[in-house]
Amino acid sequence: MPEECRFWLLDLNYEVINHEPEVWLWGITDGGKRVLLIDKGYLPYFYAVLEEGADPEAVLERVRGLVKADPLMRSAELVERKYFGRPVRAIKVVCQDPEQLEKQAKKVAKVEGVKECLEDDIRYSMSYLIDKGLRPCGWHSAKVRPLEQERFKDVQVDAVYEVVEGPVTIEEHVPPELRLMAFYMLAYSPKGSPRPEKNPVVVISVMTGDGDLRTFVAKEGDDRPIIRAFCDFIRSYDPDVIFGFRSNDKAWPYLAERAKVLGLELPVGRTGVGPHTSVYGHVSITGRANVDLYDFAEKDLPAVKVKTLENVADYLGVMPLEGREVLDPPDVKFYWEDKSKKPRLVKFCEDNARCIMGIGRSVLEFALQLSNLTGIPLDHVLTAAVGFRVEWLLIREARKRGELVPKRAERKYRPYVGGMVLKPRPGIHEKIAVLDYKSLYPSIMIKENLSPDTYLRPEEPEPPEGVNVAPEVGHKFRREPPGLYREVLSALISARDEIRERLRELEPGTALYRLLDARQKALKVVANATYGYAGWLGARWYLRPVAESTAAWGRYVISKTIEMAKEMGIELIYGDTDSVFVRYEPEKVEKFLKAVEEEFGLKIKPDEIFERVLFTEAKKRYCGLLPDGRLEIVGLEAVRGDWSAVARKVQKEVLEAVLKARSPQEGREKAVKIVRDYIRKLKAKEVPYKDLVIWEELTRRPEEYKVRTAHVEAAKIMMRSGWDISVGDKVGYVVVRGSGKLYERAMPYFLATYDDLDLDYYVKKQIVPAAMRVLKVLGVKEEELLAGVERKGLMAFFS
DNA sequence: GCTAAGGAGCTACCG
DNA sequence: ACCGGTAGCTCCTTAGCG
Repeated sequence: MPEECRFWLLDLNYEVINHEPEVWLWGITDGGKRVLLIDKGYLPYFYAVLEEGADPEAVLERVRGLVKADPLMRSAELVERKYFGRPVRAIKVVCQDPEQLEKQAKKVAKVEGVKECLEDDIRYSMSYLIDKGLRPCGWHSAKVRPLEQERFKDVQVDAVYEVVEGPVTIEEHVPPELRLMAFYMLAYSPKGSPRPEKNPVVVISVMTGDGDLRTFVAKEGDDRPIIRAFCDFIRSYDPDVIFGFRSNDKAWPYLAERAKVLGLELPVGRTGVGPHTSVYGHVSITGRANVDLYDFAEKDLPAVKVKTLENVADYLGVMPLEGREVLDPPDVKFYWEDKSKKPRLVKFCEDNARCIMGIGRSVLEFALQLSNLTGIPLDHVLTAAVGFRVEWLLIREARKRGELVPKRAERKYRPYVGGMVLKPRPGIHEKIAVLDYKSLYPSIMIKENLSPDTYLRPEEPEPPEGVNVAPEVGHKFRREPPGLYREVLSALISARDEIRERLRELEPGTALYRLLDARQKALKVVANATYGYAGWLGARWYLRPVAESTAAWGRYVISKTIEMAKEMGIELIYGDTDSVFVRYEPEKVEKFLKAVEEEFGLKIKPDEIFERVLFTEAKKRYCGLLPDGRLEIVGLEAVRGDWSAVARKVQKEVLEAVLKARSPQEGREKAVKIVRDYIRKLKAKEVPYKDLVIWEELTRRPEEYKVRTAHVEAAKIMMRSGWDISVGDKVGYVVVRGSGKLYERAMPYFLATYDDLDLDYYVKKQIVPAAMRVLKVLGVKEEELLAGVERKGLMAFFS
């Protein structure tokens, strides 16, 4: 008798046994049991699109010939589908072995009368989820039958079932209690970065969701026992989620390679297998969700500029930077070799495991929601590039409406014009309202039905339902039926609006509030990425006219908005893409907002009302003072990661002084004093060394650069002394004394000392320019900042 | 051969 | 492996000079 199994989907994979596919669903039941459901009832397939004018029956016969000849092809039937919104006839070819699908599609594509094959490039397990309507991190129910076979006896679950019917989705959003685990590891090398071929792992710390901290320390550099103990611990604690930080590209690969060298297994998966690399470069651990929180930091935490574990933990309030000892790469060696310092090394590792657990806790809700929304499994939803988050949602919608999924293609880059940016009025302005169009681009795409499947090529006749014509660029889009983008975007936006409505009635901090808040954030992230997706060359549904028209309509709306403001006598200070900065006169602005909404049918609202705003001559850079006294700094050096902390701090303090002062003179005087004081402190070496480090990203391999620059030279020095640094890493360097170009004086920060520094560089090229950016507006001259400092500084230097 | 100007290369930001 | 628009730094080439 089949029984019912209700489960929450944590992870999935597939196995092919004698060319028979099985989908393995790893779940947690409402009773808290870990279960594995095996579904043998789903076959992979692809479509062969027919050439126009081909005789469907004849082509079908030819394809069936191939099917008959290949025991791994099951059936072929004629179907009606759509492709870019246009009806097409296709043959759905059902096969057996997912691994053979692309090969088989290639063969079928050569059949006379077949134009191309589609959807053979959709991963089998994803195809399964979509066709069954299942979502990771969601509840489902299936009719199942227990499976008690020899091959499952070592699988670490409470029960293994075979799916008899279903699964189907259950409308329930509260996740089960998940067993969480975080880990961090350190390896020892006498010189430079550790290499798994020769250098041992020396400390591994593990923190569980229950608050247990376990640390494994190698004795005499023999890491066999601790790697075993680590695996044993994972098997005994049996976590559902394993958090790490750079675990995808660092920790797991190191452990895996190290285990191989030592002839060890790394049986951390629920089937006893080791970690393995999978799509988007994430590491997969069968039956569990391996989550690398660095991926989250990279994509979803723009506020953290240098995404080290300690910075992310500090930013999220998990563990303040102040008061903790953070080790630089070379410290590991010295601390490990020095008996008296070893406890601090262990503490560092433990702190890191604790940080990772803390970050994991604050990120988990969002990750679960993003996974559930996009349909991408939890273990790689944070790893997948933003574009893929949109794409999987589109693929789901496409399948729902019989729209075939295009293949990725090589395309030529052709730029198009984007958003409109106004020149600001330089100076300090009082009482400025920032009026923002609410999700302008998504709203335009919905309103004008901009979508790859509604686009009408110039030579095509206009349909009876009419078209929307984009201003300036002239692209046409059918008014009906609703396009793919419209459907997906309006679902996202209305879901988000509903959730936000519900949130207003809820107590912040409650479990439901946090869940809904995470959901609404996930919805926002995906909606906001859709325009970018449309213009992305790598997108399956890339269509330049869609992106180009969206931007054109955006420019149209904003320029009309500006015109209207002018007509209504509203003073305009600045504007960028979807916002205008205007003098805040409540009645006028109120009237204006109403008029604008009426004109375009788009929602616009005052986002912020600044007491004061400072603009320089430059676009995209300003600082506003909010009523509660906080500063909103935009674009200026103070918010850029490639300036030293000392420059950023000086600029922040200068802005604060200037914007909060009772009079310009007062602000000016205070600010000048602040700058001089910083310069004095720097010359007296009272500014922390770390505040003088400049971080820049290595965006390509050093030899690929066309010019020599400081951070690349610093990276080369690191490499020469054995330190690993790879594309995408941030290089932290300081500028040391000496002659010649800047790039000749850049040193990795951990290979120099305070005494090596060129303090003059930090004064003239960091502190002064950052301060002057702001103070120039007030007519301050550079000499004022340097006046007196030189001598005083020198005296301090010699005394 | 030297130098100032302007373009190229580069990073990181804004929305 | 998301878009275009933008600022501002350093490097590097080169026109113009002597």
